[in-house]
Amino acid sequence: MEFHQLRYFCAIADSGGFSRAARLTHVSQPSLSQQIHKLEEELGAQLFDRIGRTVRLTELGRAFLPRARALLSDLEAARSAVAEGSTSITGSVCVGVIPTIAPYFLPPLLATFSRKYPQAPVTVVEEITPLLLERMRSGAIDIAVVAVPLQTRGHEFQSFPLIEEKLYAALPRQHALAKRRSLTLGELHDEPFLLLRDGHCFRETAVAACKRARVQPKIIFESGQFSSILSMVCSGLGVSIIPAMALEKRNGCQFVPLADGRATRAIGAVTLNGRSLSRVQQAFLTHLTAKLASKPTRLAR
Amino acid sequence: MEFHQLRYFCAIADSGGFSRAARLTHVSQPSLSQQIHKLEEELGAQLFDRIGRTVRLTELGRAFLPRARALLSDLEAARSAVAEGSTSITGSVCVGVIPTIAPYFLPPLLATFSRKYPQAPVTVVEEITPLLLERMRSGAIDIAVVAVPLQTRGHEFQSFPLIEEKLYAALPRQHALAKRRSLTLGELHDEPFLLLRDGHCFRETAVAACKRARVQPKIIFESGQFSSILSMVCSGLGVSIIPAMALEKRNGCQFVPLADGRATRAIGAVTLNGRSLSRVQQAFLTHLTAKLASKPTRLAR
DNA sequence: AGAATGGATAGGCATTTCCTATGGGACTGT
DNA sequence: ACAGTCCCATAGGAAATGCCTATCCATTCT
Repeated sequence: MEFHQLRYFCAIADSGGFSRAARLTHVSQPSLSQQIHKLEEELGAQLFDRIGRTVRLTELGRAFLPRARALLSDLEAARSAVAEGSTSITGSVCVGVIPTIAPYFLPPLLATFSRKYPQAPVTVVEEITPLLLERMRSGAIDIAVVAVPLQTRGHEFQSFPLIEEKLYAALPRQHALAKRRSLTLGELHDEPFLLLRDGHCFRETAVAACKRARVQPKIIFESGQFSSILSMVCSGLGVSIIPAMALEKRNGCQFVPLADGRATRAIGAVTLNGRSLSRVQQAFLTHLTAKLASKPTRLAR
Repeated sequence: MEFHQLRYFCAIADSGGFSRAARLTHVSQPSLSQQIHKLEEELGAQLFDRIGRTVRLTELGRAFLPRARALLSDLEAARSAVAEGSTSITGSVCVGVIPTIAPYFLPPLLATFSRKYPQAPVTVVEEITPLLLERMRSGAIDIAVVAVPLQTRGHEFQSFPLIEEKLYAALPRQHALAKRRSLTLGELHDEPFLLLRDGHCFRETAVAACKRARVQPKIIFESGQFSSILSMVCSGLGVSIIPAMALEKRNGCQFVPLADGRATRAIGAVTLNGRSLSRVQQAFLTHLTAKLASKPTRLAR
């Protein structure tokens, strides 16, 4: 039994004749005859009585008609539900962020997005990069905002660059280098370092920058968040490396831009490659990239 | 969009893979790929995400799945409803009878039929033949029990012979011929006749019999039912012709078999040719013919 | 790294649907 | 009563479509 057979059946029942139905459905009359015969054969019963040159539904055909109609209209409903679902911007977005970005970067963007698409609830998951990637693979997270490039080989993920921000040395105010306009990591090579705990990718970023500067940092403290580290810098316990977006006015602390080449952190939005995004998710992604294209200088400088 | 595509879609969604679904549906994996591609193209949206070598429903696919399932199960429901409807002996029968048969012939048959098929309500319409035929054409009546053969040319109707009954002369008891074992119409040729009103086909039967006997009946009274006529015969107002089944014991009335050749009335069940009968209707028809095959002698003699 | 698994693609075969042309039965009008 | 018309069924051929096997490519497992 096929949909076109049901269509033909309904057309004939409605118009009261094969020829009339043929004109309506833009199909030749023999084709209708043929398909109805097939349908009747499959059902094992006649749907129409051919009496003289008129056609009338049998009792069985009369019983079958509403079901055929229902099937066809349900089909249309399903079709338009898909069309609706693929054009309308509703549904939810689940976005993942790493802790060293989350508090500084996302809140204003979330606010503007929610104002623009009030129907679209956004969930935020804050985790370190490998866990975010795992959740992306399982489909729990739609989009992740992380430091790029990712270490993963292959084309498993697709990333959209957002911003690239400078790194700063965080020094106690009374530190000898605190008044400089800029400095290099080499100049900090004997300082005690305060860094993020292992697992945070910004730790890798900082360590990699040190390695490029041939500096082996003496790490004397590890924490999970910048604010703890900054407090300790204020207390004169050591120095640290901080991305631009994490700078915050503190009395006992001075930030000096690092002059080393590539002493930057790049942030990008990442999606699982091959995964189709709903309209909302797509909208969120473009919201991220578009909003940042308008103010790249302020953040990336 | 076709049913097999929906089937494939559900199979893939259920089994979580094209190859697994291919094994289940006994279709090759490339065919599934192909058909799903077609479906996705028609819908203008992806139903599955192909990530690595795993397959997962998209948000849209997840929304589409219950609808696809519903369509398939509704299809099965429709199919089995038809199967049910064409095998079960339920539903109604509408049977037409002419007035000169109705009171004598149908009641016992209706009783036994209703006892045999309690689920099948039978409607009886009592009308003269042409009106019955008209209602058959319009589909209002399924089966008619009338005098056969019909005058209609062509094969518009199909008739099943039921019984052939003798005709009797109805005479007042004191009539000169009332004691005879049999007589011919010729012997009644000057008698005043009491006949059915025009339109009743038994009137035609009687008149035709007279004509064959070269008798021109003097009709002095017309009525719509035999009992009125018989009452008048009892009162000695004239004679009449009565079919065997209408004989009823009356004090002032004597019935004498007519010896004329073909002084009989044939009764048959008639259906519109080309019209398919439901199982109940078929059952009613066979009930009529079968019941009468068992006692033809008593009625036809 | 090599083998195995899973989906996409290509090309050919078989089925099926559709068409045009034609047949046959039944109604219509002269 | 007759030809003409209307309508559905049938026949045969052309086009489309679904399905298959073989193969490719990427990912995953050993």
